[in-house]
Amino acid sequence: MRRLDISDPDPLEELVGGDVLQSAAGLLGWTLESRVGGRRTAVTITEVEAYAGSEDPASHAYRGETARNATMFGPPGHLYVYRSYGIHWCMNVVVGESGVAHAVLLRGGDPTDGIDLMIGRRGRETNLVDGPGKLAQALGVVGGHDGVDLRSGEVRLLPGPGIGDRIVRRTGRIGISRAKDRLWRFVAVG
DNA sequence: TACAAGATTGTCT
DNA sequence: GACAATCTTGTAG
Repeated sequence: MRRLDISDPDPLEELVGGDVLQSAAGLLGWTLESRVGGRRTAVTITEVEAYAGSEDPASHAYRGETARNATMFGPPGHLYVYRSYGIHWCMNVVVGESGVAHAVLLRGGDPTDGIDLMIGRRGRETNLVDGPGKLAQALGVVGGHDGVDLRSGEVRLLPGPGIGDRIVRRTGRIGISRAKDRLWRFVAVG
């Protein structure tokens, strides 16, 4: 007799299915892989921030759904890409249940693959992925990647090497003016 | 219709 | 440490 195989659940499903703070902390140490243009680049995620939709004055989704943030209101496990300051692209992982618009901003990582390609895209050899706009640029992520499925799309999340013996530091979020008191930024340091 | 602010970054002083 | 680049969104008139 056959049964549905649930003994090996999708680890991404588990990661993005629950609380936004747990998802944010849990994303540290995962591998973010891009195959834009048929060439592979990858980083290990080391810095993220949580944004909690309608409960969070600092979230793009605080005032409800718009054309820009529609992806956040969709199912978890997808990529929300937005334009920052009219210049840069930034990436979020949609988490939680559909409709709640919870998301985790990917702010930085450690380059692991395709470093030469990242250098080419960034036009410099240092500070390749130490900021949300830089991370998107290094991986070749643009507005057209808004909404891609992180299990099967050009950009994917894979269980990574983890953060080793580094410590997770919790701080206030960067660059916002509202809800600064929430310690929703998670960084792997050490 | 106009305008200010924004989940940023690179350059210049 | 200060500031320009650049455009979408929200709010005011």
